[in-house]
Amino acid sequence: MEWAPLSLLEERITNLLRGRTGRTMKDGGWEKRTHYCGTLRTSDVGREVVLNGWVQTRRDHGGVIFLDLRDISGLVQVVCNPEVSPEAHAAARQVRSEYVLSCRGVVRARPEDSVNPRLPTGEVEVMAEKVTVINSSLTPPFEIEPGSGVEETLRLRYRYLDLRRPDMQEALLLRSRVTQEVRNFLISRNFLEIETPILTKSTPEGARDFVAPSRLQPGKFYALPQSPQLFKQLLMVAGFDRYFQIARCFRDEDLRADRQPEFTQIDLEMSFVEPEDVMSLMDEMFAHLFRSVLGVELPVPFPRLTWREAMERYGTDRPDRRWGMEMQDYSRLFRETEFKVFRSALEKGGRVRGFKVAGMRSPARRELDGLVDEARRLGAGGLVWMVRDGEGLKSPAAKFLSLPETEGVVRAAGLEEGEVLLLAAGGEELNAVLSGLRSYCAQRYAPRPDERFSFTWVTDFPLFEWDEEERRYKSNHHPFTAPSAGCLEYLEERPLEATSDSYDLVLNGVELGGGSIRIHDPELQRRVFGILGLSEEEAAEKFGFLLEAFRYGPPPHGGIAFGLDRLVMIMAGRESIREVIAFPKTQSGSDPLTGAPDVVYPEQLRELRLRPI
RNA sequence: GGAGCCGUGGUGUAGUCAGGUUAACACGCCGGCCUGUCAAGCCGGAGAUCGCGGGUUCAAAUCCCGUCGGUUCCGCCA
Repeated sequence: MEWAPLSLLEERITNLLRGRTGRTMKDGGWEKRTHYCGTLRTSDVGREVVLNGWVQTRRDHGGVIFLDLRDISGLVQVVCNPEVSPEAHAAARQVRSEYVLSCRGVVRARPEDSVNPRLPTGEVEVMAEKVTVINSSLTPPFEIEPGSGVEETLRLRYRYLDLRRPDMQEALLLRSRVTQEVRNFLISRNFLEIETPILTKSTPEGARDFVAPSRLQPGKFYALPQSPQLFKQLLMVAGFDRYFQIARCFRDEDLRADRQPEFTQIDLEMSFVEPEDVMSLMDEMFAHLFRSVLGVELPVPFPRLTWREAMERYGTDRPDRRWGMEMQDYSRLFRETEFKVFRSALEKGGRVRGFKVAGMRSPARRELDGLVDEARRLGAGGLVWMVRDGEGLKSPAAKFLSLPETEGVVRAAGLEEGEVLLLAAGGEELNAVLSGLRSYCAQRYAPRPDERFSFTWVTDFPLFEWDEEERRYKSNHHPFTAPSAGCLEYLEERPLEATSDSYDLVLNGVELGGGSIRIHDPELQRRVFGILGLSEEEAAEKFGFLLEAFRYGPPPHGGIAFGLDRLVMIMAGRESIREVIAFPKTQSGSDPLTGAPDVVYPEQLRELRLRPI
């Protein structure tokens, strides 16, 4: 990251200032800018300009003093020469890093041998006539410069300084552009942006709620929304046809690099649609977004996998398909094997599955041992590696394998000399092991993929999953997800076999978001609640308002929601959503800047009729 | 709830494994010199009870126990 101009803003700033005269304006002792620092070019030579900004660096040569003045658009060098303006030079002597200045001067071409090719403004400089200190600054606790080698707590404690760095400014500019283009696109497709409550009602299912006590009704609580799900469905009942919102959501769960307690969703819902309508529109939206914001053409439509296929081929419902390394089932080859590990797994109804490691050729024993260790760490009983070695295979299992088995493996996997196949035997738990190993291999061995952004739809998720702890079925997505049409007959009999009209969008192995067609038939909704173990009374108590609304002519509808933070994180090439959120929280949910969360005054508790336990 | 890693002048790190002089280096900061630098340069200076508490030891940044904070992951969470 350099002090390049923020290309995202460049055009906007240029337009803003076009047509302005070069004259400066007085306003209470400091002069308002006529130009942004980072926009000055040789075409401005000869102009008198006024700049407002922060001192990035000061280089004092005893005679001449150079100031790099920074604003949102970038840097420009201001030259304070005592022979040109003794006043400006005298003022510049007092100046320190991060002082806020107003500088008036004339743009001139730099002497040829002092052009700075590393700066967009490097061909010009401003000869200062007047330098006004608008505000001084303490020495900042860390240096305001590209890159962020500073401890994160300190950055967060002084976030307003951290946000002065170009990395952060660029990330937040990108974020602003993304939300702007989402709005542009959706509004052009007849979506209405409608806000929904932040103080709302707690709902069962899903994540732990954040809760806000009610003063007017002591002992009662609002919950902050985990998503605007129910409201957007009510908006469909209301006939708005197409809704969207850049919505803040709250979930009181443990944090991760890609999870904050409050986060932002691009949330939308449409009436009279099938999955196809939603997915193809979203293909268009992302194509528009990446084209307009990043100048990247995405190949659309995005490829699709059913959940079943994804699990079979990648062992996960959010595959990063840039790495190849698809899994195959090799069970057929080992039906009669003497190799006990495989045979006993097969006899128990398990399978032998595995994949060829991309980018690994004739590895050292140490690397293979590393793979086995990783497999164990992921919970596998073991891992069998096989390396093509001439006509045969090098493998710990080699001596137990027959010639047809060996040949079969080589053929089925298309193993070439020195290539490595990993095999594991077992049941469904293999998915976690193999997909974990696949990521491990991707990071370590696979060649860098050509594709920067790899989107995949994953569809037809199971409707329910079994919660062992609570001994009941739970919704895989949420309780309003419509079962696939073909599953309606056996919902109650074989719930785990039922799939739903659902779809997730995966980008580079990150779950960007997901949605579904919703149930619009109150009777079917009741059946699903029944399977979830929600009694008529509970359902009425929790979602009665929705069920009631559904008695007044709900349209078929469906929608989707995307994690804006994750999207921007990937577009900006960052490793954590904290890097694309202006004021994020630490892993323990605190904000070192404000000190939140904090105790409140006893009076506040008394007013709410609350007492700590 | 669990596991790993990190915590040393303002900042980033070295030193910790193998305890032992005055805790080192770079950046920043302060002062001086310096009219073309842009990682300015040169000279000088200040600045750290090594996250906190306890223990072992003649001696602890270093070893042990606990604790706090940060971070990554599992659980949890769409």
